[in-house]
Amino acid sequence: MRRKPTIRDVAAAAGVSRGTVSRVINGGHWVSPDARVAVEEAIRRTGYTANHAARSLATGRAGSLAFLLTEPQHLLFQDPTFALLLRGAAEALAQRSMTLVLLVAGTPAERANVAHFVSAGHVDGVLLISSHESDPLVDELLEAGVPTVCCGIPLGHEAQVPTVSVDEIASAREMTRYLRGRGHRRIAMIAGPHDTPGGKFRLVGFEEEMGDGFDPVLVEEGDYSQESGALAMARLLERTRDIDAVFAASDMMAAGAIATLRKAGLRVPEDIAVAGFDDSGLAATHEPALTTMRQPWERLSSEMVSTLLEVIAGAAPEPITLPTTLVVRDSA
Amino acid sequence: MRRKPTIRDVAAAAGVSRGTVSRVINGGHWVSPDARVAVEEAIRRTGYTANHAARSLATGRAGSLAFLLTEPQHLLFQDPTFALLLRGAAEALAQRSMTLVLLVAGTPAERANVAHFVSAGHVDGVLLISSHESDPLVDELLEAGVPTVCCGIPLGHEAQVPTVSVDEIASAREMTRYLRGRGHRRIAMIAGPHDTPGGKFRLVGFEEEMGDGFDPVLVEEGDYSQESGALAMARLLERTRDIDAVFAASDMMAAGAIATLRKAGLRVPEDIAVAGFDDSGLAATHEPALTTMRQPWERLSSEMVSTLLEVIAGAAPEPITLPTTLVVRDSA
DNA sequence: TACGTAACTGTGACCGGTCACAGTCCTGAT
DNA sequence: ATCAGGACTGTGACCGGTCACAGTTACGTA
Repeated sequence: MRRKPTIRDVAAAAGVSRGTVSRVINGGHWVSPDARVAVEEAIRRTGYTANHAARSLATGRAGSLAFLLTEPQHLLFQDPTFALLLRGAAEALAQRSMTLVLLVAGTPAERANVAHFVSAGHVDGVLLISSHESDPLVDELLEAGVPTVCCGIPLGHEAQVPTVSVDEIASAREMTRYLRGRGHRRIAMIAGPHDTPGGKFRLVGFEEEMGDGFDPVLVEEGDYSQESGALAMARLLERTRDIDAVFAASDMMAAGAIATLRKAGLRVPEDIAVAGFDDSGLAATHEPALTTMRQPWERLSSEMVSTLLEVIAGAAPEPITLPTTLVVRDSA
Repeated sequence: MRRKPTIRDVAAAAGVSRGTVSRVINGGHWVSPDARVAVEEAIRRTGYTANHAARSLATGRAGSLAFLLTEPQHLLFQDPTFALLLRGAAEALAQRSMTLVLLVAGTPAERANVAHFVSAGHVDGVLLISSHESDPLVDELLEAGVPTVCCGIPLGHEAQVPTVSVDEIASAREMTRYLRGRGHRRIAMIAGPHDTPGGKFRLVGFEEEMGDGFDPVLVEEGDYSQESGALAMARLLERTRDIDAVFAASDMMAAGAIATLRKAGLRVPEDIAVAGFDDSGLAATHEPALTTMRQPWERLSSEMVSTLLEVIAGAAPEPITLPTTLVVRDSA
């Protein structure tokens, strides 16, 4: 197998200079039509493909973005729908001839490596998939001047970093309103961790919408996992049986809650209605199928990518808030 | 923010030449102890980080591997445990200072892009996550001379490409043996698609182990999804009620089968035992918890990475077969 | 003392692009 | 006829590494 053709080979084949070939490749401005077709033809004949590394070196741009997961046991590895975010980002980038580099910063050692790697400019920017407030990685990235976009508002860093998120408060209000509209009054909430935006703001929305009907006794916290939902539900039941609906901040917690209710001899939705959040993969297939708030995963990822590209281009984009949609199924 | 330090800056700071710095970075052979510490000290002082692109250009190596998904609705996006494969690969690479590039080749347009991208040498090799026999991408990659390792034996390409897979036949036999050991005789199988290794070989193992007890009437095929499992189970029940156990080729199909059985008024495992395959995330939390074969996801990914690196280094490694382990829970 | 050799070091060329700049050509206005 | 200026093209330098090779040094041996 002989050497891959370079821009010089193409130039020679087309009878023009390297500069002209480069211009054709990069948009073709200030190139005569003749030269352009000659170059395009030569590219075809030679089977030329631009060398990423060389271009990177010359332009100082990497041509890739990092998809950075910052937690050891991340949602991605529990909730399949979340992987859509990853997939969507990869596709959005592929359309722009860029690539997605997956980085995992679970252990402290990994975090150091990742910080080093990212700061070294091996990627043009970072799609930060983090949720916990305490995350010092956000600071590091900001300090190092690495273009960063967060998925979900990073508590403690509001307004410092561009974000793409769903309207947590409005979403929670909508679900709460729906439950109340169905006649439920003693509605419990299984919230997410209070140091995550989903944990904090969904509870805020719930509380706002409940108004006078809000009862702090009916609030428990989980970590989004199925097991934590089951345990939270158990704690609620232990405290009181005067509950007619449960709003869980994730579908998995809703599933866990339902399992606990079943064991307690309660029927869903007849005795107690249960609603989730995310519209993750299990929502539709769960028995009973879950009523939930759908997160616009595809749009989230594409907006993250375009926002990050804006940041890289030097802009300071406004935070983007996307709407969710209520999906009514059987559980509530 | 001033320019990032280069190898020249380090050389100047250490009072040596670029060549010596380069040698220190790349293992430090043939470098005097004095020079080595001087360079290491200079690297620390200047905060030097090697430029990926420049190195890539000079060495001709990309320093990254592709994680290539070749199906539109891939398992990854349905089964969270599968994401462990991705994560494991990313971590195994990070340890070697390489990166993982995620490529999705769902649509035909994407496939063309990906083939182009990969053949262009933007990555050093490909971890191919494909399953269907018909996949022409395997041929393309092989033809283009791109180092490739498959996860699971690609039917129709056996022995042409290095693979890392679980011992499908032995796994299926073990599960079948277990079910028979529990006294079941009329065991049905919900197999995977016959053009996937998991679909084909798990059925082979099942048939082998059943021996004379094998009844083709008790075999149905699904596509690994929960819904397909439910439908397959419905077809089986329509055909005969003389079934005392079901072996599904995936946990999700097992879950679907259980839902169908429930609707038919049958109890699991009292009336019919149901076993799955994968030990995916839902297996442990499902109600009832699934008896299943655990796939060694972490090892699969790390073996894939090391095998691929061997291929890149010029070796022709033997196919690697990993064992699975029987996990007994409540469903069978 | 001379010399071969192993250990170490420095240098220039090169990887394959991009970019700034200079140069050429052509058109239309003065 | 001259010239300004726009359209296009070619060239050399540069991005930041690696590598082959030539050069230097120190040491053991004849």
